[in-house]
Order: sequence, then structure tokens, then C-alpha cells
Amino acid sequence: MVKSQCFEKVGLKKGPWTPEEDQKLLAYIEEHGHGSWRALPAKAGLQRCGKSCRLRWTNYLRPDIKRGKFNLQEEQSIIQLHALLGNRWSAIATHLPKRTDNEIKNYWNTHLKKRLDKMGIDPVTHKPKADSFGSGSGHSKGSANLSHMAQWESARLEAEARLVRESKLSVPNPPKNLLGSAVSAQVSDKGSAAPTERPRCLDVLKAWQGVVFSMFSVGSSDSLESPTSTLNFSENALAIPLIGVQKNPTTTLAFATNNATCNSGTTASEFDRGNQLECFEKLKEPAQVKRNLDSSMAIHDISPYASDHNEWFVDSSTNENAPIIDGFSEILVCNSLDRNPTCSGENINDNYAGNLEDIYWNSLLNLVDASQTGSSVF
DNA sequence: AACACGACCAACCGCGCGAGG
DNA sequence: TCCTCGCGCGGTTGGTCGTGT
Repeated sequence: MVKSQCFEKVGLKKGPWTPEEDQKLLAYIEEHGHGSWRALPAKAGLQRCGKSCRLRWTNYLRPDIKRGKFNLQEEQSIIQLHALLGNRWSAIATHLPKRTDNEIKNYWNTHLKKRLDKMGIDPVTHKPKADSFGSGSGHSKGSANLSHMAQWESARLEAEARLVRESKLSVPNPPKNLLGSAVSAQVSDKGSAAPTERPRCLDVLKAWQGVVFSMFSVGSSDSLESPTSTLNFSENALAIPLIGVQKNPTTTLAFATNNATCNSGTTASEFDRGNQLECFEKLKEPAQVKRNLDSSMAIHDISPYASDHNEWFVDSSTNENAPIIDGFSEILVCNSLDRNPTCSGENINDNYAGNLEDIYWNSLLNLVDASQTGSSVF
């Protein structure tokens, strides 16, 4: 089949859009909706192909696009979702309000991918490059199951995304006030055609987050709250906890939750490095950590966080194959090296790494099982 | 001041899929 | 059932800008 490609059309403009072109496109869509993209350029008086117009609209001109830097919540969500979904940017974008798949893709490629790489984590598999998590036999079954579930979740996400698209397309001519209005992001910008609530939360993602919680309370799994019980996208989004691992010899830990766990008045959104340090100080004692977890943290509030500052993670150049999850495990078991003399890096690797691996996968699977009742898939 | 280099990101390109004739 | 069209997605490119030398 020979398609008539956009770039093959003679006389059509390519390259950066001018303000005039933007204005034409905006004005036309505001008045008529986009309708058929192929027919749009002629109607709008643009010397562009429909594809180019669509791209310009969806990636730049749409009124419900949030521009600017990604915040910590968004970064964490991208990392988590990418771990589950891979390069399914549109599916990931479905769960990041007001961000386009292109923007997420760019941000991943220019920032997050490199950051994970620096940390010694394979950005494709999200596993340590040495594969200390991935090659063991203990979790192979769990890993396969999780992968299978992730596929389901992925399929569900795609279906969600499709529904969102269809709901948008169901009203060909958007209301006049579409432009400039605070459109409700991904779910619907066309009134009641689609539910106003956010998509159902990710069960696997919840589980993943929940696992981290379980790792914090090793030996007290009975305190584990059902991951389906508290997640609330609309209020907390994907709330961010911060887990920073300094590269200096003393492994330390900082927390935050969206509900100001460690420090009244400190919320995740306003959390900065200084606050991380402050929170760490307040949470130094294991008992205190546990208390804070029990009293304040919901399951969904916890997950590894990739800091904006690379130095907050174990530096792979000075601590071979020390990605975040290793530092993470270390924290879980020992809390801190200086307080627990039995916990050297070697000891951790020798004595706990295998168990942690099992704990990680088993807990993840348990949590997924526990969350199945709330899932439309499981 | 000029140049080199890298980071960033808007836009392009090609492929695959679904709808409809 | 086959073919064509239109669209969306993911990968890639190339222009712009900032920074270092």
C-alpha cells in the first residue's frame, strides 16, 4: 500500500510553527472543532498537512496542557508507570493530567533515563544493571506473574486511553469556551460525555507502592493496609514520598508524604532537599519511623523516589552497582549503617539480599492479590 | 568574542491499527 | 474479504539555547 505521506505533498510548509499559523489553527478549532485533520489545513487556510496540524494541536496548542517543569509527583509517576508499561507514552500520559505523551517521552529521554542510568538502574527493565534482583531464582515465578499482570494493566490502560479519546471525539464541535477554560484534563473536556472522576487507579502500581511499604515494615506484615483502601487520585494524585540515599558512607533516609508526615506543615509538594534533611533528622530512630508510618502514611504514600539531585543516590561510580533499590534494601534492613554495626554492605548483600528479593516479589504478589477486588481486570 | 559542545524539546517520520466502503 | 483512508503512537531528527573553553 502506498500512502500519501504528509511530507510528500508539494508546497506544504514544514518546520517550526509561526504565531500566525498557531492563531489560525486555534481560531479554526475553537470555531469548528478539528473534525477531519486531513481536511483541516485547507479549511483553516494553513499550508500544512493535517498530521502536522494535529501534532501542533495535541502537543502544544491544546488548552488543557500544562507546560513547564515536571514536579516531583510527576517524575515519580513517570518512573513507576514506565516500569510497568514501558514506552507506552500515551498510556502513561493518561495518568498524568495535562501532560502530553510527547512531553513525557522527551522528559524521560532527556532526564529520567539518564538519571536511572547514572544510578546503575537499567532504564528499560528498571532493574539494577548487575541484575541482582532479576537473575535470582526466588522471584522468577513472581516476576513472571507480575509481568503478566502488568500486561493486563497495560491493556486496561490502553482501553482507558481509548475511552478518553472517544469521549473527546464524541462531541465534534467543542464549546466556544473550550479555549482558555480549565478543562478537566484527561478524562473529559466535553462535559458529561465521560465520567468526571479520574481513571481507576493502577492496581499493579498500587501494589508496587505497597510493596515498598511492606519493605519498611519487614516483620510486621500484619500491619499492612490494603492497597485498595486508600488510594485517591483526585485528592492526592500519586503522592510522593521521598527516599533519598546519600552517597556518603552513612546511608540515610528521608521521608515525606503528601500529608506532612514527618513535619507538620511540610507537604510533598513543597518538599525540597532541606526538608528532606529535616525530615530525616526527625525520623532517624526506627521506632519513630514505624510510628510515623503507622500513624500517618497510607500505602499509596510510599514508593521510591528518584531525586532531582543525582548526588542523593548512591553513586554507582564509587559504590559499584548500588542503584536505588539496593540502597533501599539496605535502609530497610539496617536503617543506617552507623547505628547497626552488623550491617555492612557485604553483610546486607550476603544475608538479606536474597530474602529481600523474595520479600519484594512475594509482597508484591500478595498485594496484587489483595487489590484484585478493586480492579476491573483482576 | 568566537567557537565547541551538550541539553533540551518541538516537530517530523514511518509504522500499525481500526473503520468503512 | 480486501483495500483504502485517517489517525495515533513511538522513535528519531534537527534547530535553538545555554554553558564552558
